[in-house]
Amino acid sequence: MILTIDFQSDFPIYKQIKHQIIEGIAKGELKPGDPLPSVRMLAQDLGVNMHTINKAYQLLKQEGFIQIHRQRGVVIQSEGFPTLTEEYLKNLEEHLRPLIGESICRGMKEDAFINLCQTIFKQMEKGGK
Amino acid sequence: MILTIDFQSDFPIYKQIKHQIIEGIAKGELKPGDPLPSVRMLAQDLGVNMHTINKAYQLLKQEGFIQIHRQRGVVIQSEGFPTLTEEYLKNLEEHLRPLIGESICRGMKEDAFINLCQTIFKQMEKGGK
Amino acid sequence: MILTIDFQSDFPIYKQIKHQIIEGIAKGELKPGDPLPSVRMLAQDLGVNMHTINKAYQLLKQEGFIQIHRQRGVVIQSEGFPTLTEEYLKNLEEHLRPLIGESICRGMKEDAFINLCQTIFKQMEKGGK
Amino acid sequence: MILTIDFQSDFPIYKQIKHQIIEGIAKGELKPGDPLPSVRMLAQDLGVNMHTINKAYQLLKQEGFIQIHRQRGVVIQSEGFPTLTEEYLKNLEEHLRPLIGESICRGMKEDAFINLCQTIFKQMEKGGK
DNA sequence: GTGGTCTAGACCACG
DNA sequence: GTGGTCTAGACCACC
Repeated sequence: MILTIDFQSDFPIYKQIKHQIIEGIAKGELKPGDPLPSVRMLAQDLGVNMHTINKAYQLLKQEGFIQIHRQRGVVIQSEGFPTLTEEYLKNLEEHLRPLIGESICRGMKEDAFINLCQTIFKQMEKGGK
Repeated sequence: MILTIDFQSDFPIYKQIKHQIIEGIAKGELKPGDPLPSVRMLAQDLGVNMHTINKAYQLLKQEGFIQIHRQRGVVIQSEGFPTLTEEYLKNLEEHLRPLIGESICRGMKEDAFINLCQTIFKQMEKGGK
Repeated sequence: MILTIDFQSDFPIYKQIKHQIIEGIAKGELKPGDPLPSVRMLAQDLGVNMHTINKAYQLLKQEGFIQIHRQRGVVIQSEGFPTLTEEYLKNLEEHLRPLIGESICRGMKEDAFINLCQTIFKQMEKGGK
Repeated sequence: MILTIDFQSDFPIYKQIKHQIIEGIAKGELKPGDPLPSVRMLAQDLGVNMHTINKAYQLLKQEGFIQIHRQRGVVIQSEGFPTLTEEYLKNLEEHLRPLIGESICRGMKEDAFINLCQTIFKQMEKGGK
């Protein structure tokens, strides 16, 4: 599992890290109980500040994707994984709506959009990049 | 066409305005040449800062969704509408990827995700809310 | 509403702030919609770092006690106040249990303990300190 | 007397151990003069670091709940048990106050809170878990 | 060694 | 002027 940062991205660094870890879980590269690098190690590897990593980890912990274990350090959640809550679905729609709106304006057909989604799904489920 | 602001949304106000105008175009409620309220008017109606409206309009202009004329005011683009550029597609995928990743983690099936997208598409194309 | 910090306390500063704001709400000194000082202002007033205040505010926001409003700044939650969840009760008992255990060992009678609780309740509900 | 550790608790391990031993005394499961396992044994049984157990024991000794003899090992205090000092009461109130504050905010009635305390008292005094 | 807390100072996005 | 993000460096609590 290799994390990469795009310092030009419009996503802040801590969100990029969060996204990539979640993506790793989706792909099955990270399984419940798997260890994550320590805050300091990862910070050094990525060349960013400790606190930035910490922020990503804290968010992932809050949302239930990881556990911050007193002994074992940081590991992927092994009990009570986050589920498809009402709230998440509302949030998901809220984020999808503007993407779909603009895509329609730019002449993208529904099929093309769905296709793109399916492609991304395949990438994740097959574990390919 | 009524704009509404959610002051607690994680989207900044200017983006909410931009999104809703683009959505209006997608739905066909706003057609090329249609006038938009002046910066001052809209700012007053929504109870937000003029700068905020201005920022939304400038962005929409830059991306080619509206035209700003000194005389006629602000109107929906009537020539050279934005298209499905390579760049937009890349950006779209970049935004879809984390949404899909998290949805998979939360146990959402591909079908359910596609369904949600289709529902939003229908809402936009039928002009319903 | 005056906040005070005890730099010798075994509670970290950000928790002291969080506690006092919640106490202010309990006492009715802070009502839904009431504004809280800005991060920087409060930091200056208390002589602590901005980030420490921010941490307290972020926690309060997460738990639903305050809203961080794009326009109005920080205000006491005015919709969907936190409730008595199963989870909170579990956490409450977890914290009460060691307090009660040690009190028993030190010879405190149940009545005396209950009395202390009631005294604190009265203080909060009457708004006195 | 079985000790259990929750590695995800917000209480550090050494405090969990301390709490459980005090609880054991409160319940009467541990009586003055009763032996406690050696640091090494307990560390092995719980799968935690020796230092951690040591810290818990040292604290319990300092506060007067246990005695540590070179020969006889660790035993529950048999003389000069801790009492209800002014200082302890102040500390107790300091810890109760935020719990009560938040409970009020979440709509818990005084009766319900008292009830919860009484329930915990009963559990301790009857020796049930 | 780990994460948790706090400080100080910087720049940016937002309004 | 607001909060959001990031950096750098410090000390402490925990294990």
